[in-house]
Amino acid sequence: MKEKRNTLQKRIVSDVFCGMNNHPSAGMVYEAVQEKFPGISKATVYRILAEAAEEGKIQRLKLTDANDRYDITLGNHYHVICRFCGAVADVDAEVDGESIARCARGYENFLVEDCHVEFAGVCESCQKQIQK
Amino acid sequence: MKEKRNTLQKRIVSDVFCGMNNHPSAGMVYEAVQEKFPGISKATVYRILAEAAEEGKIQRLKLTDANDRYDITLGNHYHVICRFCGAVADVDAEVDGESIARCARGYENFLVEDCHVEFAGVCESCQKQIQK
DNA sequence: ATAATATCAAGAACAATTCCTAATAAGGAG
DNA sequence: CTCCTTATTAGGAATTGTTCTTGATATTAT
Repeated sequence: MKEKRNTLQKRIVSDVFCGMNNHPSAGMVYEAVQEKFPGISKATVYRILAEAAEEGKIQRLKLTDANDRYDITLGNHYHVICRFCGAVADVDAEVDGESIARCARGYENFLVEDCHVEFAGVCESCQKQIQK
Repeated sequence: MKEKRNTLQKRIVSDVFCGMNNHPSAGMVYEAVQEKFPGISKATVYRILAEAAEEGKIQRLKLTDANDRYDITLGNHYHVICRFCGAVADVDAEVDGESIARCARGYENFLVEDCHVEFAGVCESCQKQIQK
């Protein structure tokens, strides 16, 4: 019988990830893990995060920014990316993605089903940098 | 005086690109160019497209799908991506990105400035594939 | 035509991620 | 508690997509 095993590596990755609330990429989690527990392989961190997302325990965000980010918050919500440093934060917005998608008409006989909304902006620390 | 030169390679890349109306990625343009004019370097195609976008002659689209796509159509408009094959097409939708961004409130003192909207769906040929 | 220099080809370098394989260790059975 | 099965890991190689580097080439102003 196939069982998901509760390994040390999974606990470490999970602990470190839960301690970060930056919507980190897999690479960022790997680096943070390295500091506390050097010796965990990069592939392991990537795989553990990808599996957790597959199982629905965490959320894998695809952003135009490029690298996928992982989010501890489940459920549908929106994000804003700092256009200077790439930091990601949650956003409170009244956007009805589905109704927008419903109004959309795709050319070339495309069937439009869903809508992805993503915000861009400036994070607090980059705002301060600019003012100087 | 610095002049942009009109080279053979630029004309070839431009011709091939204009002949494709798929919102191709740089890699796709490179492959298409190879078929007709083998011998043009990959780096050259990437650079010519990136420069053209920089000069505002074409548009470089950043999509969650991952690879940047190039668009012959200038101006702000929306796109839909096929969730099966990754094909990209234009979309006709009534979305006021700016007003959405204006209503958004970023947590952690983020300043929300802009809004990126992108649609997901199924292209014509993948719709047919599914029906079978 | 010529000289100055933008641009090119080719492959190396790069960054992010995934794959591969032998070694390890979790957890159930005895 | 010990053994066994096999999921999981470390480590590095492989992949993918893109950019950088370098000497060679070719375009344009003159």
